[in-house]
Amino acid sequence: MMSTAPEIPFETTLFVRDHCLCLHLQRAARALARRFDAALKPVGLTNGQFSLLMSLNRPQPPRMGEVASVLAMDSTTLTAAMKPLLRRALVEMRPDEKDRRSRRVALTDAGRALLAEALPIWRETHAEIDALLAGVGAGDGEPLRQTLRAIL
Amino acid sequence: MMSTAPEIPFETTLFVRDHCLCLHLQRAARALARRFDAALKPVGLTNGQFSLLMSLNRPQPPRMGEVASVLAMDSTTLTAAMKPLLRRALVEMRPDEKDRRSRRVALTDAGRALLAEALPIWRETHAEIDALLAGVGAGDGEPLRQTLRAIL
DNA sequence: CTCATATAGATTGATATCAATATAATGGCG
DNA sequence: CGCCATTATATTGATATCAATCTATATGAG
Repeated sequence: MMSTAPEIPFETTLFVRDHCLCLHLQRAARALARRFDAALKPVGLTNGQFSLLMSLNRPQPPRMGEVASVLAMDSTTLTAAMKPLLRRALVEMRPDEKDRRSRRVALTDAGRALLAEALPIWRETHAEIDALLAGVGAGDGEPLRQTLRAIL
Repeated sequence: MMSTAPEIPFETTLFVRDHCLCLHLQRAARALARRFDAALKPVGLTNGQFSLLMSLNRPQPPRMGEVASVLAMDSTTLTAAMKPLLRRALVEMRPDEKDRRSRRVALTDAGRALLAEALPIWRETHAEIDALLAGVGAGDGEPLRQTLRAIL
């Protein structure tokens, strides 16, 4: 008689669902991203693009690798993420003077202008989220503040 | 004289970088996903596929919409995410008896077997993460436990 | 019963994500 | 000087993600 399959008890599934930090984090990240994406839509940016542009607003234009590190993203992801912004001329890249392997990424005037437009939206949205999460206060230790208050 | 561009002070950039919950969450989610993906690689699953398969391990096969809701993902994302699993015959879909708009998704024997293989990996990896984050203990309130201990 | 509306999923198009791999420039060592 | 190991980025291929839109089914008003 063929074994029907190695059974994982339903209780285990519930345990994983309730305790997997990775799952909680992914869920929370998706939900929060949707929220910021919707808020930033009027200026035509996603949450990731906003973070990316903001990370470029510094005295000395950073190199690709530095940006990837700050955002904790794969450098190949960054290369891809940069393309739409280059196309829209919100950023520009030029080889580093000293080390021509590196490329320095800088905001254009248009990029700075758009970022300035987006900033108040970020402030508002962030304040809303804070308010939503403030509620019970208490410790934050639990599964990502109850997975961002049951998915915002 | 042309305004060169609306300037956002560098301090504002630093403030956003240090306080944006969305950014912290995205960074942490990316880092943790990479970690679980690497650990699960031997069984050929990503963290998302593992969570998805696990969410299907229940007495009554859930409908697509229910799964999407549990995972806090867009239902169209779920449709796409299901494709590789269908192709590998780890899951199967069939229309709901009562409501033929709905589709119920079930693990196949192969899916259950693979999930059983993956479970110990999940346990190990999760224990490692817990250990990494346990350190200072303290409150969790700060930016996602210091963005998952400075990105794991 | 019939049509209008609502609901469940699927498709399309754009971007995001990473591993594996490729290209290019540095820098040290002989 | 000339190689080679290293470093910085780009390319490719697969999956993930969502908004907008479409199809099929269900449900309620008349």
